[in-house]
Amino acid sequence: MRIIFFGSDDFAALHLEHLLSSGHELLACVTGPDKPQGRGMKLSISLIKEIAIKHHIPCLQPPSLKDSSVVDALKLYGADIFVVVAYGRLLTQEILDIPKILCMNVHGSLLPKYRGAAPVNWAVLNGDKETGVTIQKMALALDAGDIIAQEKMIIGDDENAAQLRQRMALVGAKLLIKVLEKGQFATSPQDSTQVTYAPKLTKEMGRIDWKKSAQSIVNQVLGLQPWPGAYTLYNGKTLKISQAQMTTEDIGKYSPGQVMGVNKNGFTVACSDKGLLIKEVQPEAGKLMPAVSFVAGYKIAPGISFNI
RNA sequence: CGCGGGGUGGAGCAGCCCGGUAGCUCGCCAGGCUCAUAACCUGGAGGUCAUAGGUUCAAAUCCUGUCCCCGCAA
Repeated sequence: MRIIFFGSDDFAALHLEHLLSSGHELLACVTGPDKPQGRGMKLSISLIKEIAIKHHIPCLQPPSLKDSSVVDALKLYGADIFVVVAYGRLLTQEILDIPKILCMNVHGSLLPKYRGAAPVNWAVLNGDKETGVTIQKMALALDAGDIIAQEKMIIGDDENAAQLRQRMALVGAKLLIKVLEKGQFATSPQDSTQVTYAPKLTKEMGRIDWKKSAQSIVNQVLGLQPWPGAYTLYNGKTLKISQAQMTTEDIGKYSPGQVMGVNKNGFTVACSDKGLLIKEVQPEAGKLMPAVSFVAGYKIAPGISFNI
């Protein structure tokens, strides 16, 4: 197959690498423009661009897909298929019509569930036991395309969204190759009564409300990785919590947000129902550290309150 | 030149403003107490205070350059 690949992040990169080693003909890559970002506003180079350069594949970085010169450039390649993975912007109908066969997309959920930008995170946030990947034939509406293939995945009990996403990238890449090998793309429409959405995550979603149940806070910690991460406040500074585990301890005399105790594995904070064992944290200007280290240096003791 | 925090025994921190004996919590090692233990007690090892220069009788501490790490923002 003669393919043009659209993508931007690491999830997309893994798919691209699989495509490259599967013998298909990669005509070009399309990714977002380099832009200054990160600490110091340094210019960042897209992972996709790096791979493209390494393999001597042309790489387009159009600021806008509505630009007619972009459309013309894409037409010139005469591609059979456009593969779109985590590209981050919607394609126009004009572009969807370019490839001879179709535009396909790898999506991190079992569509029609979790249409949108952050399907993996939402599955974990909601405490789902299973999710999966879907390959769809792209339509103009967001993630509403007919389904070509799906594969279910079990979400591990302590698995965070970052880990799941990484596993899913591999599953998705393999499924993509399988679909391409097969060479025929029969589709079935999505069940419109089952549609749910997984909107973009925001920083505020990371703020922990200790009045919620321990279970929902665990889901928050797991689901919001690697970004934006769950956090609380300690002495007015943010404290990210990257690993937490429910306990069976009743909160007793403590109120939500208060430290109940300290042990070898970390420290326990009261939620609405039970104590939550915090195992790994990252203070505002510090590195990721075991909660025990945090306890040692910041003098954490029972009765201390978070979120203030 | 986007804003900001930081680099001090193995880990996490204090000390810096107001220069003058290296501190705290944890870990580690040895010994002890207890029926027992998450515990407790005693003793011990372990630090060129990121790095280069400057000021000074004296620098972790003040000044200057360099390297590295991180939070915010995007």
